[in-house]
Order: sequence, then structure tokens, then C-alpha cells
Amino acid sequence: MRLTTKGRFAVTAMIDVAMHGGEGPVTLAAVSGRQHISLSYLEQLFGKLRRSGLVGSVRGPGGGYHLAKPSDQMSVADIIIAVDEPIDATQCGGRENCHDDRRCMTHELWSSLNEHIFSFLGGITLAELVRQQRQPAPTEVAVMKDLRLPSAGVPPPKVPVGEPV
Amino acid sequence: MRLTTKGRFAVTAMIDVAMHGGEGPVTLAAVSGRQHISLSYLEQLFGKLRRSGLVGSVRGPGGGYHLAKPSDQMSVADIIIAVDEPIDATQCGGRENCHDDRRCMTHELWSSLNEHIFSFLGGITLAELVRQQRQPAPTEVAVMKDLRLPSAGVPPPKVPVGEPV
DNA sequence: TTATACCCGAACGATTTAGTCAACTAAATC
DNA sequence: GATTTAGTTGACTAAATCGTTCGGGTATAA
Repeated sequence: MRLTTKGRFAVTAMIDVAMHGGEGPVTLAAVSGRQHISLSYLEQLFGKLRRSGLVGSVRGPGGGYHLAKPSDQMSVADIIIAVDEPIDATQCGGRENCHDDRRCMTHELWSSLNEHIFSFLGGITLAELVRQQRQPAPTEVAVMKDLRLPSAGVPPPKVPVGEPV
Repeated sequence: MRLTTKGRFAVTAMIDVAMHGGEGPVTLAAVSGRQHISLSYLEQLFGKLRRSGLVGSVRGPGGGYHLAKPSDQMSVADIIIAVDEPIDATQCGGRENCHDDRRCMTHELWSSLNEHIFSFLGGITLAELVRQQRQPAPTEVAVMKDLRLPSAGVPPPKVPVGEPV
């Protein structure tokens, strides 16, 4: 798992779609306007998100993108994986480039770190980010504390989250 | 915090130094030979590691690099921070580029995610990686399980970690 | 004094990022 | 059916980063 700004753009855009998806498909032009991400870049990102099955698209007037799954069944890791092509991590891909005696420390080392970061980000759902975004951002510490309850099986919110826009 | 291969190279090299530091300074040429990383690239990385106070250097014949702190007081996060220049994360740096009403989701969002990843990697010490590297790599699962005990306040090992090399 | 090894910086190709442009297709609406 | 909306695709660009190569330094042990 690689962490760059690309994944952040994708997550930000997905939050936007999740927040404005109440009234039908969300156009990338709207996301672009709200999040200040270039339209064409969004097109590239959403092409990948669509091919990964995270969003669906509706063409023509009134069209746009919508989440393909409920936001509480979509994790940050899903989104990042979709847009950030996987890094090869091992540097000695499949080749026996590994060393004579102590063969490629990085192998198990980084794959395990990746596993951890992946499972961490996999525990944070889009729904949580949206909920967090709705309440008027408290201190960063509080946000952080709030984030650290991945709560594996997120109970679907009884009270519909209320799309005020 | 950004995760790229650059940080992995640095961590790998630091593990190598930690493992071979028993007999005095470790030359970058030796690290280069063992880890298959170009010498000049190592020089760049160790320049940063040195300026960050993670390693010390000895010039001249018989010289090389040594850890500036015990390996159990040095975390993976320390190393990555030292070599990976910080990503600006916020996209709207200091400017009030933030939006009209809902101003820059990414701000608190990603800073909190960064905090988490940082604290996760900050809990893994170089000493743990070295110890893990010494035992003949079991299954990845076992390695992974072993890694997930960050042990926040690392107690200084009564028994010196034993640098047999 | 010479070989060793750290130090420094410039330059390079490859890849990735982020953005732009242009042409196309599907669908809704007038 | 013509037009408009909006997704779809591809090529192309500037900038940054990655990893490397080269060429020179300087300090120090032998």
C-alpha cells in the first residue's frame, strides 16, 4: 500500500459523492467545483473507481456518479487501492534478485507493514468519514480520537443521516 | 506521512547497519553490496539520516556509519520521516484556498489518518526489526503477528540485545 | 603520502502526479 | 430528431519524485 496525494483526492471526492448522493447522481463537475479538483483528473480517478466497482455511473442529463455500495461497506483502503496502482514493494519482483545469504529483508518486512496499514485503513468506512465531516470539525485531537474506533461491523444508522443540502 | 519505496530503502539500510554495527562503523559500500542499493543513493539517504541525528559518521579508512541511538530507541517512523520529505497533505497549504462553506475536508481528515499511521510506525523499533530479521523468517503471518506489539513505552532491555555479528 | 570512506552537488532517465485538450457515446429534453 | 448534458476514452503536457551515475571534494588511518 502506497500513500500519496492521489489516494487523498480520491477519498475526498468519494466523501463528496457520499454527502451529495441523496438527490440522485452527482456530477463530477459539481465535485470539481466543491473540492477544487480538476474535472479531468476526477474523470481519471472515477474511471478507476468505476472499474473497481466502487461507484456506478449514469450518462446523459441528470446523470453522474453514485456509490455502488452503501458507504458503511466501503473502506478508505478500498478507495486507495482502486486509484493507487499497487507498488511492487519487493524491489526484486519475482526474480531471484534476492541476496546470497540473507535474501531481501524487505520482503516479509514491508509486506507485514503493508498488511497493518491496509487493515487499519480497511477498518475506516466512508460512512464514518462522512459522519465526521458533517459535525463542525472539533479539535484535531478529537477527530483523531473519533477515528480510532474502526468498529468492524458498523451498524447501519437507524436515523437516516439527513441530507440537508 | 508518505509511504514510498524511498523509506523502505532507508529502513532496510538501517537494519543492515544495526545488524553489522558490532565491529565498528559500517561502510556504505558494504551496505550497498549486501542490500543491492546504489552507493550514491545510500550516500544521499545517510546524509539525511545523519542530519536527523539517527546515525553518526566516522571518516577515513575504517570509518563508516553507526547508529546514533540504541536500536530500541529508534522507530521506523523516525527513519521514514528523516528521508521522506514531508508531503504538504492539505493541498491548500496555508492559503485560504479552502472552500466557501465546507472548507477543505482533507485537512483534519488526513492529518488524523497520518497521525495514526505515524503512531503505528512509531511503535515499531529498529531493534524489533533486527530481531525479527535474525530468526530464519517463518511464515508471513507469524512475522505479522510478531510485529503488532508496538509496546508503546519500550522498556530498555535489561539483557543487551546481543550483537553477535 | 596514499588509500579509504565520508561528503557534496549536478545531471540524468524513468515513472508518477496533476492537469489539459479533444473526440466520442449514451440519454434526456425540447 | 436536434440539442444538450454528462460520462468515456485517449493522448499529451509540466512538474515532481525516484533511483542512479558521475565527478569532484575532504578527513583520517595506515
